[in-house]
Amino acid sequence: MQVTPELLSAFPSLKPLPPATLSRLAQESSVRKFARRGVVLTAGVREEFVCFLFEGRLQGVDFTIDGREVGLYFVEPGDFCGELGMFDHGPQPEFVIALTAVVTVFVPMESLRQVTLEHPMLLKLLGERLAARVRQLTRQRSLLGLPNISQRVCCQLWLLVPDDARQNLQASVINNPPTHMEIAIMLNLSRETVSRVFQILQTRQIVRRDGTSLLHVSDTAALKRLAEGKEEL
Amino acid sequence: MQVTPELLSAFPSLKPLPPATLSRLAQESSVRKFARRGVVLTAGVREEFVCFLFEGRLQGVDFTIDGREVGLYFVEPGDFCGELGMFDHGPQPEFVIALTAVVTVFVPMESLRQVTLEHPMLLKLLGERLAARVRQLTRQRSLLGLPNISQRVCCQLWLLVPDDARQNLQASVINNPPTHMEIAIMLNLSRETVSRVFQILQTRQIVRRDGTSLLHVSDTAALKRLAEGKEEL
DNA sequence: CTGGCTAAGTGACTACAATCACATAATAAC
DNA sequence: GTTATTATGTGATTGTAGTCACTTAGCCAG
Repeated sequence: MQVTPELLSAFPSLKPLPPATLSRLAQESSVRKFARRGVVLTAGVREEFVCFLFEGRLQGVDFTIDGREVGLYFVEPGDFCGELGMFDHGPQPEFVIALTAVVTVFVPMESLRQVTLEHPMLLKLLGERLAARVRQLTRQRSLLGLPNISQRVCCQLWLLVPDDARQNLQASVINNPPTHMEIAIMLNLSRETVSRVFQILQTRQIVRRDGTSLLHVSDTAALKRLAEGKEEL
Repeated sequence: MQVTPELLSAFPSLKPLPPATLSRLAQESSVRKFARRGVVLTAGVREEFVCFLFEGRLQGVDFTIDGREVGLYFVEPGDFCGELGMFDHGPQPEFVIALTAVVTVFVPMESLRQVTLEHPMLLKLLGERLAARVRQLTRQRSLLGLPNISQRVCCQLWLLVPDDARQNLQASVINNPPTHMEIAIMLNLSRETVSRVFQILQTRQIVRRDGTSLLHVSDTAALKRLAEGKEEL
């Protein structure tokens, strides 16, 4: 499907580029839609595209030697993934799966590399992005160190709360929340355990489900306290 | 202490730089030695140096909210750490601790940034290095997904085996191996559990201790099979 | 509206690693 | 050489999350 420069400029990382560059990139890019569960990027393959997420939620997943699924990170709209090859021409290290129906824009790596030559700014941006990824992986790893299981779940949930609500501790909504299973593999837990934690959070009226696509966070302050371990579940 | 250009060229990442550049960098750099347990980089601080490791072994560590220690990665001689700020000017995300007495070279970030302007090659190299770090963090995360504890320990041990021995499955030696505790925090295990796994590995004559500073890997093939889950301990 | 399917809730049971509490060994410090 | 300190080894006990085996709910397609 055709990509317009306007679509590309919806992404914070591309927005600063001049219109001419955006037009050129747009011509070489394509919109790709995936159904829930669709494989967006394949591990071990030299994917020659960077995948920008327009709508929906993605999850980076890997598999252990014995076939167990491991959740690595979530990708939110406006962000991108699969950019590692931009730096080292290596293969994509992990799978990226669509958690919901998604709309993505695939931009060829080679075109992006061309653009970085003309616009070092983009290179800088990519570097910052990669640094952010390292910081996020590090944070996620620390999370796994928590011996208290409910705290782990609450921390993960906390990371899914929109920024503004995190600031003001207002009630908020998480759109298309991951399933219990998807959370479980991120946290090295079983699906049942995550389910039991949610059960407690719901009876305590800290969160409330509203269909599959909405999770209301009613008591943001309580969630924060639980995430920080200041309160036990 | 004074740094010579020769010392700097011992690092694969700096070796390709022209002698004049190396001399300039050498003048601005300093050798710093740390005792075992010394704090090489501090979390949360904007460290204005990239730390190149000449001798010994470092460990990146973080702490969970409840104070539990979490091991993130090991740094081997020839490699460097603390480079994240080069990309985003952000604070150092984790502590870096000396596992043995170490000799490091601290190169000011600002000098390195200057060099990247003249030598895009270095920029490319730094990018590749950061990408490698992401790959390593990802691999380490997958490791934690392993439900079998001894496999986890064997995998980690396998990563410490020198490259050439990994290829040829020859007997080899791990210098200054991490303590059981240091391995434990990398793998989300208790010290005792690691100790028990080592006990089995030793009675099976797969590894052999030789003082504090040497760990002989006698049966590399068996270690590999255990790491891959092809054999149970 | 009715299957078919995926997600989520729940009890019972169990395995297994954490914890505790030491003993012992190996280094480092004096 | 002797003491202090840190690393390691080991048994006993316990808590807790995983697993199994279902049930129930929610969603979508026809």
